[in-house]
Amino acid sequence: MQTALDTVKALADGNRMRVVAALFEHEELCVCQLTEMLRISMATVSRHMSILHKARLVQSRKEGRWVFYRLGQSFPAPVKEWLSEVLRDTAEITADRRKLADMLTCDTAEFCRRYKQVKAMKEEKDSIPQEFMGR
Amino acid sequence: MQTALDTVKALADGNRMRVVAALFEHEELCVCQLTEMLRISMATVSRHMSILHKARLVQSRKEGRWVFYRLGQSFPAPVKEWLSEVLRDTAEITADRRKLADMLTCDTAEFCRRYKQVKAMKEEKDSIPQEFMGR
DNA sequence: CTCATATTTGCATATTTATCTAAATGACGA
DNA sequence: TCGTCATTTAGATAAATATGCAAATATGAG
Repeated sequence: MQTALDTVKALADGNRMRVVAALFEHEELCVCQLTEMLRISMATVSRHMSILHKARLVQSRKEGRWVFYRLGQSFPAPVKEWLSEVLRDTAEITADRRKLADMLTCDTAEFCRRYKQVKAMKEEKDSIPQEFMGR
Repeated sequence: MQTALDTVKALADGNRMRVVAALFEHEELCVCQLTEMLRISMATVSRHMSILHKARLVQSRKEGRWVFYRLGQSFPAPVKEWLSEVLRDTAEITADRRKLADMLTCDTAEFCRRYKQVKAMKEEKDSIPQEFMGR
């Protein structure tokens, strides 16, 4: 039972579910792209990916400094079918799809190289509505 | 996404997974039967069933003092297929299958009536190997 | 080699979750 | 009605999990 339980537990988190949904639609994504998509610290993303990896839901490939993740061979097909169906049109996944589309207008390597600047830009943009975020 | 996440979270616990597996093989089971199967407090079983119910994975039917649970209509079919396949021959589920078979030699109502005595017997039996459990 | 960068890991913290005991609820039976 | 029994809910506690910051790794670039 432990294997099935590990699989389900690995999926039982909103951020990991978003990652998996993203990997349904993108052959592979690197940690910095996922970090940008989830908007949480890279360390946390790395931990999430480690959990998905241990559960064999994703595989990793190292290319230089970057680590790319893709769906694992042993991702249970029925679960994939069900999840991709039920997640397809949800608000969060739709928003992520859009974010990724924006990110991928430049190629991955370029994105990763420009990551810090992009991040800085985003943070600057995010800082504008501070005035609305009081409370 | 929340709906799918609730579904997965509801399944992401060993005891709840065992309950679900049991309901794959038995039309319906009552709380005291599940309590006997899981060997945890009835209060906890009740909470677990409440979580499964909120996620729409089980339905309940009240008959007098007893509450019977069965798989919900909206239990995702692909998930059911996958889980029943991968859980079928695992140690825990096999053990539970046996326990339930033993329990169901007498009918449900009778079992529920005799629950306390059965439990007392079991506890007595369990107390014997205490000597082996030191450590 | 040294520096910068992408990722991972260690540690601390906050949140969530599982669990128990005890009390409350609801229903049957005498 | 009263007591008993099956279940649920409340409250407390312990364990698991998610998260961030800072430090450690690993790799490419100069």
